[in-house]
Amino acid sequence: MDRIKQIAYIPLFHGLSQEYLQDLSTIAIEQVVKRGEGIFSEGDEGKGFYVVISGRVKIFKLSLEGKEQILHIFGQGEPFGEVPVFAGTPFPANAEALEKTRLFYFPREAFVDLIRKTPSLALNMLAVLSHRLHQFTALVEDLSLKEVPGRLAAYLFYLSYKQKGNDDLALEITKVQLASLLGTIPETLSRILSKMTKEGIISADTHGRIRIVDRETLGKLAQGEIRLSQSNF
Amino acid sequence: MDRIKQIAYIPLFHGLSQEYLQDLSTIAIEQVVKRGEGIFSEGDEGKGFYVVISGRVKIFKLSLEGKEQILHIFGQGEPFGEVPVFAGTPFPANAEALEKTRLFYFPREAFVDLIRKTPSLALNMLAVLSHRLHQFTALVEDLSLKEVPGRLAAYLFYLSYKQKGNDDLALEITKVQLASLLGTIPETLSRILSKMTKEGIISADTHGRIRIVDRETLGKLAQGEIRLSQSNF
DNA sequence: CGTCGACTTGAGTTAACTCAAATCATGTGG
DNA sequence: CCACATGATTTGAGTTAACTCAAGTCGACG
Repeated sequence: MDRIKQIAYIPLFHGLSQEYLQDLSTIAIEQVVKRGEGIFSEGDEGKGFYVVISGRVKIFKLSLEGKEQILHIFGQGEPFGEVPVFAGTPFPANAEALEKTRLFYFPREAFVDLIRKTPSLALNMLAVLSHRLHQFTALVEDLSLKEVPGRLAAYLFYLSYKQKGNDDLALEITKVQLASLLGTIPETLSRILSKMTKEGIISADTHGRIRIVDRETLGKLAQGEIRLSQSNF
Repeated sequence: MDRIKQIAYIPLFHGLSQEYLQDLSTIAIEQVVKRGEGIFSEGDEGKGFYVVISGRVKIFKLSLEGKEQILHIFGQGEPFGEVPVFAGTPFPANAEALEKTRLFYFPREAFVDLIRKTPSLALNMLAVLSHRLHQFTALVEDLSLKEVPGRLAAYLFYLSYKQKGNDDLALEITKVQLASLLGTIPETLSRILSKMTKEGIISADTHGRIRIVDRETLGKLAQGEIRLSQSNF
């Protein structure tokens, strides 16, 4: 495939001249990782960052007891691992492929040079990091101020939004991973899904498909206006 | 006081030429807020960002029930509220002065223009945002993977580091605020402090002063290697 | 067809929360 | 300088959301 076209497709690089896209394609290093394979680990020195060309990657933290908290799941066109490039610190988390994934790796020096020459690239990168900060504030809010049913409801809204506002959702990830993304464990997630089904808020079909039945109640749950547990009627 | 000197003091602007510092001092708008006064609210449109000249500001989220989660506390020389400038979205959280605070406000347009002309400013800002992302990963890790005693222990280490590695710490904030920063409530924090004192890990003096007595045990707590509760001896 | 991971359900435990109340600290108006 | 008001802090008692541990069922793949 045409490397330059693949690079031009990456939102981070929108607005760059053909010449700079050419430069990028020169410095980019292609890498393919298998499902379950690690890309980097927390504490590793970061000498460059990555962009997902195809496949999916999870960024996560681990506790000593082995509990995992997923921070992000990145797919096609999304960059990750930029923090060490600009902060000069090691990777603050781990990265692992959720499926067979193709990546471009951009070494730090060449990339920073390009940023120096290209204000629009700098602004694009600032926009990416700002957006990521925004996502983190939402994650912290979820973890600290919402209960698990609220986080799940918020996630379902996010999924629905991402999937053209549809009521019929494809989970895209396993429930084990979803639990880790929501800061809980599979058992708890399972119980809450069945409770939401019993209360007629969703209908959990088979094979990671979920249908939103009562969007209004789901919204109130996501906002923390109501709770699940006992009587909700 | 000399505005240019105050602006030159801000780490974000290190490395800028005198000319650009002059430009910045032209576009900066000074603002003074009283203790407890709000600076912006979540959802507000952001047309610029702020830098603390003196005083302190908390950035926080609120739940419907009124529980607060502090995301950051910023002091002298630190910028905040940049996300809307680069992402074009509303403020994702609230900002309020913890004490009488002097700020510089930098309107978006003029600042973005300056970034376009000044690669080192762009890189400085990228470093600031990257550092902030790093802090958020730590916060998420704390909230999701550690118990409150571990978060407190990690915070005490951070404080000790910030205060020249001293064992004798000044809290700088009230315990109500510390609880909100750690994602818990004052009652819980109070109980844990007294438990840590009983176990000889710290000695909680009066007036927001804490002395680290057993640094090693505190470290194991922060890493989640041990727990407080029952027998720890 | 057997293994492994995903998923579910039951039973018991617990860290942290809510609610209530008392004490202490600070500061202001008179 | 004193009395009260307000907020910070602590302690007790009870509740609970979510966790751990255990045991299965289900489904996909080699």
